[in-house]
Amino acid sequence: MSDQAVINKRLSGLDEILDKSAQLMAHLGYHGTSMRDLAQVTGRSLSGLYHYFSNKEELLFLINQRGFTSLLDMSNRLLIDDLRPEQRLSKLISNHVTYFIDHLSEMRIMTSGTMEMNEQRSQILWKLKQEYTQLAQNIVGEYMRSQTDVDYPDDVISRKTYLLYGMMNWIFGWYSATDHGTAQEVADDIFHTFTKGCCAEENRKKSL
Amino acid sequence: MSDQAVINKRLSGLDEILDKSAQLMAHLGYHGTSMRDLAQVTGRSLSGLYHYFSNKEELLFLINQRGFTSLLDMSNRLLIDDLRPEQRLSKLISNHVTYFIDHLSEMRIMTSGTMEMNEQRSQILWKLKQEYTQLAQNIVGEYMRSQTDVDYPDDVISRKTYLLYGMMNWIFGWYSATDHGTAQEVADDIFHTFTKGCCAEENRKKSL
DNA sequence: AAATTATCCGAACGATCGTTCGTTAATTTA
DNA sequence: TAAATTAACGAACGATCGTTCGGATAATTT
Repeated sequence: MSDQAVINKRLSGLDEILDKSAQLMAHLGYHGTSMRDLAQVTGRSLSGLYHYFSNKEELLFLINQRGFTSLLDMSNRLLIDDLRPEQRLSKLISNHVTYFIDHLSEMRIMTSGTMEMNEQRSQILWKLKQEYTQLAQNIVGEYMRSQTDVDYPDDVISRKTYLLYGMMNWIFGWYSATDHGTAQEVADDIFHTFTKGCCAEENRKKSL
Repeated sequence: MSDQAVINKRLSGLDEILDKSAQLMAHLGYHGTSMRDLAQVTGRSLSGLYHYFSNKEELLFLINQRGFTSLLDMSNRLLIDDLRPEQRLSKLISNHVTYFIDHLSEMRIMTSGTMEMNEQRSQILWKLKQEYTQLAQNIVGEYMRSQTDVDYPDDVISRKTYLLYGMMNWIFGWYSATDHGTAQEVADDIFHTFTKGCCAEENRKKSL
């Protein structure tokens, strides 16, 4: 077996653990979920878990790192395509909302905020978040400039971006697939509300 | 000392405990905060805390109940005044944002979502949340109707309201008094973004 | 077939958890 | 002032916590 295959095998086992752990931790919280709970839900023994990570804190770090990395990779691809600012913002929102709804548990953990962690690890996560935030602010800023020909100060753009991410990150507080439509429908709603206000979409339909 | 004074004294002691406990729990999480931590931060002994509540879960309940009740009382007063739908929405947002920023720790706990709790207690909290949500949806729905003369279905209004509360409830993820202005400035930004889109406020300034 | 490595486990460690108990100081009431 | 109630405490309980250790089994390589 090649080195890569060994790594894949290993990551496959780890990925399963990260998924199921995130699901339980999203419900009970990090401190509220014991290693024995995680052993049971992953179908392994308590001590067997420590083959995949050295302690509980590292497990939390791995869930966060995996999530932010893949979210960042997806969004970075938006910059490669030659899109108009409006389309780019629309795709950024679709990406985030779709990923969010497909990975509700992990996103719940990733957005649960300050957690005491190893200095080096928290810095790695901080940089990932920072990079993602900067990317989003650039796209929002370019959109606003394209709409108004105004050069907004950074703090205005920054705050607007936080409002946008508030709409998206609050999804875990209410979203249910059966009641609130597909991820794309939610993303469209957020895009229209953010760009034109809460009555925009309906006005458009009405004027057709 | 009168009965009321006794009750005040008692509530004063409890209120102090709820405040300091919320502050610590907002940082470390419910399960991450031990009763010994709470005893230290409130300047009391471990066993002395149990004079004010019967167990840790009840402490969490009391923090939530106190917060939602006072938030609901504030917002209910909006319905008494004779306001236009636009003003009423604006005041709802100001109320929520101001309360949120003045009580960041408690709001962090109140918005941290599903927590395993006594059936009766969780039902009391659920009803408070439900009442507050219904009040907000009514105000948002009336505003949208006043702007467009369209009768929106309930699920549309419901989703728009969730987006609005997403912008507001995400505040704890980024807000700092020194960097992001007063609560009123944030509230105005959210009101303009929600009603007219992200470029509304600046367009208005530009057109003066 | 032997050697090596990757997985996995039962049992136990010290530490910390939420809670209870009996008792004492402080304050209010009668 | 005496009685009654409120407020607070130290010490200890059993339970559960994260983690470790030595050894077993399974998988892969030599």
